[in-house]
Amino acid sequence: MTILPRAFYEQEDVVDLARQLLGKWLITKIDGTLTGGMIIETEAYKGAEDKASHAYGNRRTKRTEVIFARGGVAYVYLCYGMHNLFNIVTNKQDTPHAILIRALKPDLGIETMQKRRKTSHNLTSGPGMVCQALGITRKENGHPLTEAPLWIEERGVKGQIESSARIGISYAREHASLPWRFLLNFYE
DNA sequence: ATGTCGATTTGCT
DNA sequence: GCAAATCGACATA
Repeated sequence: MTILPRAFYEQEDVVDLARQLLGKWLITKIDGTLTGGMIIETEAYKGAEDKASHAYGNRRTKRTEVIFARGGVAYVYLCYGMHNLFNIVTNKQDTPHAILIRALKPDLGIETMQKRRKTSHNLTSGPGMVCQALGITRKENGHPLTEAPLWIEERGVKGQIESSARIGISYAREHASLPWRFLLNFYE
């Protein structure tokens, strides 16, 4: 298991990168406790040219600023007034591409994740749940993903990849049907 | 200053 | 299947 280097996130093709992230491990270490699991669902957001992206048309605001950073940092924002959503910023400085992590196969620190989620099932099967289970909040916005308390590891997992349209972005009109959501069918 | 709305989750019908 | 919960960002004035 090795922590993914900065260069991984600086690749130019955000859609392909969303595919590559499947099978990687998202991990947090908070108060000495490891929590996390394998990434099994992602969505690519292609910045300036993507109506579904917060950075569509290179829109720079206080919230979107971190998406314009050099690839390899976290973009965490509040959705529907109550859920933190975790994204990975990619590409070079000033190219605001990002990848939403929608689901994990939970593995590390199950008990802690159950406690945070206040349930023993469906621990990390949606973007809001992933953040709640791993303890990711807007405090982690801008955090480099190459170091604690929040990072991503390669563990050599392979599987079959499936793609479909992105979720919850009907407002993005013609961009809503692009097959930029990816799911991993893995083998135990 | 004010109004609209969201990259969701949950629980109830 | 449907709607409430809940608040900050953003747009408009």
